[in-house]
Amino acid sequence: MKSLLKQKKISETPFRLEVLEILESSKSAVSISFIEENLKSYNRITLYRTIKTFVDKGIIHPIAIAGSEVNYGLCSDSCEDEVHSHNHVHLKCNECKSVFCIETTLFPTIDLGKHKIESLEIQAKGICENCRAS
Amino acid sequence: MKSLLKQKKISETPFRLEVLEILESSKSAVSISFIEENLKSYNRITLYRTIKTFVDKGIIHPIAIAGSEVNYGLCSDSCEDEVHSHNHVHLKCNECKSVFCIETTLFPTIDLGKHKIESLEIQAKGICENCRAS
DNA sequence: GAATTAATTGCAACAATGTTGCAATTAATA
DNA sequence: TATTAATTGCAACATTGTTGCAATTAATTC
Repeated sequence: MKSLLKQKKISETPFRLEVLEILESSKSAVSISFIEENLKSYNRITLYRTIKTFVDKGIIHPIAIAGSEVNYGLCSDSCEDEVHSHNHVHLKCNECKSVFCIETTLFPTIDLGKHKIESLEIQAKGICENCRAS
Repeated sequence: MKSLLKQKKISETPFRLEVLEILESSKSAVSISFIEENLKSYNRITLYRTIKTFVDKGIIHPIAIAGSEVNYGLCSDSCEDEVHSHNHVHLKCNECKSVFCIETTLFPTIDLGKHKIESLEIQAKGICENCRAS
């Protein structure tokens, strides 16, 4: 079983593995500043380049929500290089502020008349499972 | 009939009126850089403050789409101060790169299990009516 | 309509975020 | 293990967004 980085045909470096580790161990999507805070030794420039490479290779995808930093979540298998497929919902919790990628089986279709739709992304705001329980 | 700015209880200044004019004359949502380019005399600092005021007062709402600048669109009547209601779709045209707010009558509901949803926003990418026609 | 009050503007200075060229280093390949 | 190709990190810069404060302008009161 090849490692994710080798699968994606990019060099396996300690820095990239550490970033990946942070992404994998977080249940929610994470911001660049979160990654910075959790890196042992961090270099801003290398981090920006790492994020860019990961996005380009389909390892992570950016989630933009107005008023929040951009967050990055690991892509599911359906994402290929540079073509991110997003048949899931992004939920931002109004309480803990975390952003989650949630798979849904039933993805709605909408009609925009004469406009042609090529992809859809749903952004929800609300209270996440965790925060509701506590 | 009170002007929009007076309705929203903020001072009517030439600068604000000019920004409003740009927003109203554009069919799509616009970015800060677009506004800058179209202002006769522009001051970055004042523009940032104007945008912030307009968002806070429910005159415009920000639209964040990953990989694009944030765009601002005029709010419909359903937006109140600081509480933007978004039962419309944001469409980014892959060709002309414009971002449109489109009202839809049929707004879908989705089920996120144990997560509680408080608001939904749909972001579509595709080809807008104009670009399809030409 | 002039005087007062309150809000807005713009400068200077700064803070945060993101980018590029290039030499040194490290990983992959032969 | 030697070679090649990719990655890293420094220095320097570019862009984007923010804050305090004095001057100006708009709204309000008389």
